[in-house]
Amino acid sequence: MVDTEAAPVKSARKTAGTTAGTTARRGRPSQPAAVQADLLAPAVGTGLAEAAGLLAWYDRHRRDLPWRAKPGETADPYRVWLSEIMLQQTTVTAVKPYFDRFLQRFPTVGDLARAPQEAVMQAWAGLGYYSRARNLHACAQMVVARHGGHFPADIDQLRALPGIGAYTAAAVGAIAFGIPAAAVDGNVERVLARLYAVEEPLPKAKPLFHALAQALVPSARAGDFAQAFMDLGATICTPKRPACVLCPWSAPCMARAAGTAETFPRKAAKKEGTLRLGASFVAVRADGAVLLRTRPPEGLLGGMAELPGSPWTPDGPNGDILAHAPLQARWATLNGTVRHVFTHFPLELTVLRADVPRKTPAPTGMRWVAAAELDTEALPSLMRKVLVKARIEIRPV
DNA sequence: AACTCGTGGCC
DNA sequence: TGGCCAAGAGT
Repeated sequence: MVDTEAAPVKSARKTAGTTAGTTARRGRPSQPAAVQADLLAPAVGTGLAEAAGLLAWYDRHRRDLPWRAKPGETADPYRVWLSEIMLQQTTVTAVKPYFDRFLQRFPTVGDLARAPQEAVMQAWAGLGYYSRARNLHACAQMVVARHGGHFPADIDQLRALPGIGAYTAAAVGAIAFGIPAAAVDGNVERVLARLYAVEEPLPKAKPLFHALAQALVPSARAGDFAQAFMDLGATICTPKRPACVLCPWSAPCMARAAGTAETFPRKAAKKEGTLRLGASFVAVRADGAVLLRTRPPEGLLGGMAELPGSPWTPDGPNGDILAHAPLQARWATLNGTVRHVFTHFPLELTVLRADVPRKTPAPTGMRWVAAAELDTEALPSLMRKVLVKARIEIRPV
C-alpha cells in the first residue's frame, strides 16, 4: 500500500494545480486527462485501473444483446446507431422490443430515410423523448443524402448528425468503427466517480469524467472497451449495492477502499417541478371511433397524437371546464384522475367522456379514428392512460 | 448554463 | 408509494 491517505478528486483544476512539474505541458486546464491518470495512479491502492483488466472481464461476462455483434463479428453501424439512440436515457429492457420492431419495419438506414415520419413516430410511440424519433428520421435522411447511405467513420462527422451528441458519436465511432473515443454515459460516470472518489458533483464534473475516461481508452478493441465500461456499470458497479467483490477494478477503486462506493457519484440537488392540471375529452362516436388531434411538431410530446383538452397549467382549467370541450355533447366527468409524471413536472388530468351520434363531424384540426385503428396512432403512454380511464380498449405497448 | 424532454421498473 | 434511475441531446 503506497498511500492510504490518497486525496479524492475534487476538481480537475485544483488537483492538477497541485502537481509540480506538470504545468508546463499541461496546456489548458480543461484538458487534464493524462495529468489526472498519472497523478492518481500510484495513490489508488494495490492496482492501476487499466483497459486490459476490464477487457478480460468483458470477454467472460459480456451481455448478449440484440444489437451487439458476436465476438469476432463486425458491428453493423446502422444497428449500433439505432440502438444507441434508443438507449439514450432508456433501459435495455424497454428498448429490446422496439429495436426488434424497428429492424423489421426499417431493415436499412435507407428504408428508414424513405419512410413517412408518421410511420416512424408510430413505431416509436411509448418509448418517450420523441425528439429522438424526429432526429432519428432526419439523421437517416442525412446519412443517405450526404454520406451515400453509410455512417461516417469519423467522430466529428457523426457528432454533426441530428440526435448524435458527444456520447453517441463516441459510442458509434468506437463500437462500429473501432475509433478510440471515450463514450461517457451515466454508467461510466458512476464507475469513474467511484474509481477516483470524485467529490465534484454532476453535472459540473462532466469534463473531468470525459478526461478520466479518455485516458483509459486503449488503442485496440476500443468498441469492446466502450461496451465493457457500460456493462460494468450496468451489472457490477450499480447505483445501489454495487457488487464490488466481482469487480475487475476493485483493487484500484478508491471508493471501494473507503467503503463509500454507494455514495458516488455526487450530484447537485435538482428542483422539483410544480403540479400541472388539465382536462382531456374523450368523444366516442356511435360506431366506436374516437376524436383525436396531433400535437404541434415541437415541444412536449411533439408530433404525437392526443385527446383534445385544455392546456396544462398550475391553476388548471379555470372555471368552466367545458369551455375546452372540442364539441358540444353531454360530457360526463369520470371518477378519479389520470396522473402522469414527466421529467420536469407531474401532471393530473381530469377525463371527460361523451357518446355522440355517428354523423358528428370532426372539428377543425381533429379527426375521428376508428377503434381498430387506434393501434396505428402515435399515442404516447399518457394518452393511453386517458383512453383506459374512459374505458376505450387499446392494446398496451 | 440551466431547462426541456417520457416512460416504466425498482426498492 | 414515491423518489430514483436508465447507453443524453438540443437549446
